[in-house]
Amino acid sequence: MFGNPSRVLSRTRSAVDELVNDADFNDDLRIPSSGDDSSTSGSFTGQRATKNTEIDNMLTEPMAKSKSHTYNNTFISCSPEVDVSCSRLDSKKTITPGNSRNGKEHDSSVEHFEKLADQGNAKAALGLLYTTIHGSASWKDLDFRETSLTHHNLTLRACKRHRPPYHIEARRVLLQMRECGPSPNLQTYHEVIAALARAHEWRIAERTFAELKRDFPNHNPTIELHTSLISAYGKGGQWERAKSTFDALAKENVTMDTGIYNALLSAAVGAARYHEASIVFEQMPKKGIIRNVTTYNAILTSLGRQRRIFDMELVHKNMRKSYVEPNETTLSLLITAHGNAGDCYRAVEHLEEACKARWLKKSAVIFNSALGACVKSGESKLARDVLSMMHAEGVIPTLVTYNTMLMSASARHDWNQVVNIYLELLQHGLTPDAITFDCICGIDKLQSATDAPGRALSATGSVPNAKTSCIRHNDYKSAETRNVHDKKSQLSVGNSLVTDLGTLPELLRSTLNELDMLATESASPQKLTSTTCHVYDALLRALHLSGQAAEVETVFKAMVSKRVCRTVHTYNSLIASYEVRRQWKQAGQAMISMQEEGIAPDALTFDALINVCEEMGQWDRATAWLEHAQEQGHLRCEDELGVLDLHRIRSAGTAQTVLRWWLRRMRSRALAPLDVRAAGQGTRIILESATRGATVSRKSNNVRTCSASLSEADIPLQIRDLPDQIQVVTGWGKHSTVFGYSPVKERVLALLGGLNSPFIVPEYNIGCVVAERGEVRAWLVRDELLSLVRFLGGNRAALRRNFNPMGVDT
DNA sequence: CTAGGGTTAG
Repeated sequence: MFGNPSRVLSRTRSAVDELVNDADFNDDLRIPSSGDDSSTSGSFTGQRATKNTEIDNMLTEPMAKSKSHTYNNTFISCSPEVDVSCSRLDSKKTITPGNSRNGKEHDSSVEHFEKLADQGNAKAALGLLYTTIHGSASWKDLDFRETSLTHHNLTLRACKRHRPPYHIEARRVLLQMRECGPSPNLQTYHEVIAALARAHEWRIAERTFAELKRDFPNHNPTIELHTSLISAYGKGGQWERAKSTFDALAKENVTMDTGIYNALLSAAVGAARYHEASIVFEQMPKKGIIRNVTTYNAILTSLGRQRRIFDMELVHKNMRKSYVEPNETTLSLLITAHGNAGDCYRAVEHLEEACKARWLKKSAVIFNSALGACVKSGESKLARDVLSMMHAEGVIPTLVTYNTMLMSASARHDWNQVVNIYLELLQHGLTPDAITFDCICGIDKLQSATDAPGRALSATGSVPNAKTSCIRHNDYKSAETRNVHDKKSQLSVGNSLVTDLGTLPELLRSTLNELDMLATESASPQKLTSTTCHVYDALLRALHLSGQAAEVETVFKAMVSKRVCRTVHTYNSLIASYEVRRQWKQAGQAMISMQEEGIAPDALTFDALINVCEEMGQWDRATAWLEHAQEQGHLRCEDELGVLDLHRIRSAGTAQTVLRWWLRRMRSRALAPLDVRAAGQGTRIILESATRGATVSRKSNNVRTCSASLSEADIPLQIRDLPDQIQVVTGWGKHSTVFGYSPVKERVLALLGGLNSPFIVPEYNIGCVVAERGEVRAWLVRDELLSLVRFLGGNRAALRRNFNPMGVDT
């Protein structure tokens, strides 16, 4: 269905025709990027510890002093005006009930909100909510207030149904309601907690739950509310919290249902506690709880992660015996599992079975699963069959479908086909994502598996200390690499890999030429620009990966002069090319330019920039960019107090910056008890009230979790005590290009070792380092005093070396 | 209310 490779040009033409004819092309509704919602999301770890009152404000203030410009038309950014209306209503004299609005009007507005809530149209609902509030002068009208509450709750439901980042808005609406009315009820809280759960924001969900208990002390939250809380914990990987919430409820003799068991089950699966997952699954029938499709899907996910394909088939049979009908998810799970096990034929059998079942709703997902299975096994013929089945069922290919196809073509080094598929993707109005560019240039896992041992040798040969593993010159033309050139498609260069992409760059260049010619002929050339832009992005990525860093900059400049629009991918390639060339100044300048253009940087952008700054000895700059990134919700590695997770950090330099940032904060925390005693007042009040709250709740309810969640939520993160064990998660290095070697892990071990830290690699998990709280505190405080002595002694170099014993400029 | 898979990378 993707046509044949020789028709690149004609395909381009047809793509162009479609663009010109279709006015709606690429005019998709773009959701505001999650990069802007930082001020209220996450664990606030990015915020500097200043005054405690400020910290508290960050958590409770309804109006974020945010620079959020993406929400321009929504309720929230208009909230200052709402505020005005609130204060106005206070000074207003009572309006006689009934004379302001009639019932009919209320009903129709509620209907409108209901519709938006069902559609999950959060933006429209928020806008409507704002106009409704703003237009009303009848806040003392009881009837209206009641309706307004309904409006608010329905808006929150819209936020919940919509994908994140609208959970931020939900939380803000709640805070707004508390301040200006209408007063939130149980349902309000439920909607907000559910929205936060969906967004994996367990910490804010927990806090909201605590607030609910505070606001409704005589009301026991429903089982559904607890289910939402457990779900939030589960999605945040907080198994222990999920479990104790569940156990606490069980102790109170509350009747449990399938829903809460399912939430608990998926919390176990999400936290990779597979043993606990099977215990929960086994317990359900014993406790008289009925298993449904969701239950089975959860346990299948668990088995799938454990690569237990045989057990999965068994569970599948059992569920049929129990008359639980599988759904699309069930079959997708099975198909993917067979794909991972290398049995794409069995995968396709399941797909055929699904197609036979007429009643079963089939989306692109199930076909994508089967397609992925075929591509993993290198069965392109079978992959084509899957595509025909998809077509026959009338299912439209998605971006994932195209990404998978691209993977398959690039694995075969069929660059013509790669360009073909890419153009078709663009022709269908899809916007490529970061994965697309990886798939375009992606190197086949099958082949790399065969020459991995050779690469591993060349990479581990370089000693991973700061001096040798910092970015080197691009010496990929060296004799050593040329000799092995025909054997490998990927070559190790310093610590970056150069990929042989064959004719791909040239093909992309000639495609650009064709597009350029078409643009001059076309009546409306601007419609071509998005296609042109994406092809440029692909070219930049290909150039970067094939080691042509200088060419990346040249092509980027061409884009600017030709006024081709840029994307985050454009700048990611550009900054990555500066990273390779060790040009931290240019990288920083590129970051500034993209922000001026209104393009939100992502984690990859920040990682590349921070890495090059750190490795070039620009530590203050690296730290400043890190804090900048964290303000925007990226590179937040401390999701739990005392646990630093470097899992998702790509480069060693960035890991070093994060580690230093974390140790500095830890050090000020280690010194915190002194501060609390000295600076008293505000801090002391917070602490005292939190402790009181904890004791009260402990008395009224001897369940440990509730008191824990209350007191923890009420003490700002910055002055809470550290846990018994401090941990840095370094990851296993499993997914590193070279098996068993992780630059991040090596760097962390070298740094902590060089600093004489008490951290050690425990036997039970080689993917982390741990130390006792007391030892860490002693180490950090001792270090603090030593630095002070050195500082007073005028030893500037020593002070600067603090936490960076092996940095490049020592 | 609860489940939500699949593609890349790490």
